[in-house]
Amino acid sequence: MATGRTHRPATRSRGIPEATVARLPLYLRALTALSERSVPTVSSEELAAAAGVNSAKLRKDFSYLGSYGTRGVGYDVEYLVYQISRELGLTQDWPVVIVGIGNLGAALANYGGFASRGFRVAALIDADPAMAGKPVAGIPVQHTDDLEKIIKDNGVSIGVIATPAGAAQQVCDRLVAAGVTSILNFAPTVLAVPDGVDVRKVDLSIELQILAFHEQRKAGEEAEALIEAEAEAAAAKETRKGPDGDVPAVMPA
Amino acid sequence: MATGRTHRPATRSRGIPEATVARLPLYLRALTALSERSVPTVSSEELAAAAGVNSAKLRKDFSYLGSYGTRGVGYDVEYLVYQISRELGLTQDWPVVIVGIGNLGAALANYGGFASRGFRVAALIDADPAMAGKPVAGIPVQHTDDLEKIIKDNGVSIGVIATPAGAAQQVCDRLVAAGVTSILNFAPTVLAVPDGVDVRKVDLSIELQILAFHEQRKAGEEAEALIEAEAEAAAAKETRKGPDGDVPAVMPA
DNA sequence: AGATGTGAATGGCTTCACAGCT
DNA sequence: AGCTGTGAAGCCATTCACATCT
Repeated sequence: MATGRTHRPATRSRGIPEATVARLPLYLRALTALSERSVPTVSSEELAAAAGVNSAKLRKDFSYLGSYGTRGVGYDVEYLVYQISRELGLTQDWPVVIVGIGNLGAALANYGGFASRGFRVAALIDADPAMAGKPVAGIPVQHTDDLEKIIKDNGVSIGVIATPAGAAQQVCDRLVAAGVTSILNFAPTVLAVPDGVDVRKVDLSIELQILAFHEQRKAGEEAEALIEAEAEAAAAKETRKGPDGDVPAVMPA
Repeated sequence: MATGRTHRPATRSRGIPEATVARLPLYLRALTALSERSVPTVSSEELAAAAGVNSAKLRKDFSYLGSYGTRGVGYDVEYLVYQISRELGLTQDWPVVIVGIGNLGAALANYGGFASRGFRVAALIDADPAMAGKPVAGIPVQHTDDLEKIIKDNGVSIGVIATPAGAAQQVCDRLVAAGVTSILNFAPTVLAVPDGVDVRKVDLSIELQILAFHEQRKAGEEAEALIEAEAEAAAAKETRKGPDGDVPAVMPA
């Protein structure tokens, strides 16, 4: 096929949808649990339930990887574990550095889930000279001054930023300049990076805010059933036309 | 018009897309920063850049909230901060409990981003009797035995689970039974909850795995330019037909 | 002139439903 | 008989492009 060079010609082969990639770790986790219980095969229905998705989605996801199941039977657990691990790149070792060893950085350093999945905490880095040399999770903290050398000596391509917001962009720039091309950002800031560098962010406060939104809605809907009026004239259609203007977005429950 | 009770009659009013809700906290953060610098107004272009999205998306997002801008000028920063806060439900106080005060739980308790956004850590709960009474982030840790009472006394509707995976479902069940209807889960498990309860999960290891996938692809693409062969026959089309079987996940571009 | 607000077009993801294989 | 793999349909989100307002 040697699919030429034109506009990414529907190659498919490598075209695994981002949404699917994001679920592969979920499947992998569920499969690992089955594997530990020595379950030999699993149906899409069962595995989907364990991973918290529906079975059609799971089958579609797997179809992007190839035909790894057996009709009438299901999927071979060990085989799937291997295929998904390989697809995710977990059959190789990924040295990771964590920058910013405060509460969160320490929590990350101690987090067991990394080591078990091909990730290795290669170094801990902090700007506070007082921390230098102190071991956290058995690994001595090193000073930010040596960041570039640490990255290069360890062949690190994935960096975790757990610094305060103010320091994040600067740390990010240095990581990228030193050769890091994937960053997991815990600082509440938008990071600017050059093309070719991936950033994923985890923001605790954002997650809570999303929950608050839905929580507020629940309170509102409860009230709705009792009141059933008021929303009518809703009023003020002229000047400012927010969907419910000044009406308290919350109602006595 | 007292829109009866029929199939949610295209109400729109409350129909803010989930994707938009997930971005509101991002806009809010950017706006808060502008507000602190006393910037009075901002254009969709500027604000979008600060939030790391494109301006068309931002305008569309805001259009679901109402018409809060001024054509030819932009958005009033203070006014927007208020409107988004209200929409997200941040104008009220949300007492939160954190269950599982290990490294991560402690990091969360210490995280400043909560308090600043309407969230208040009402209690810390841990199963270890040795921790009971010990203050973390200035708040005394309480024992799991009292979980139900703590929830009820404080009117908590949002719970954060930072326990080991094995304990998470059990903690979740108790939280829900006690009246919690929104859960932020840091344990690497799929939680089963009844309808009406929202769960959001944060899984550090999953984020890293997604990065590893892309990282692996980058390595592949680099090689791609140099090799340009081999992937052709790709072979083994018969027995197992994974898109590229054992061939290194690389393709001539 | 300049920037918002929004229909229309596009693209991606999910769900359905069933053909096809074991 | 049972379960996978997948076209087709439907749904949601993003992007475009411009009418509309200040």
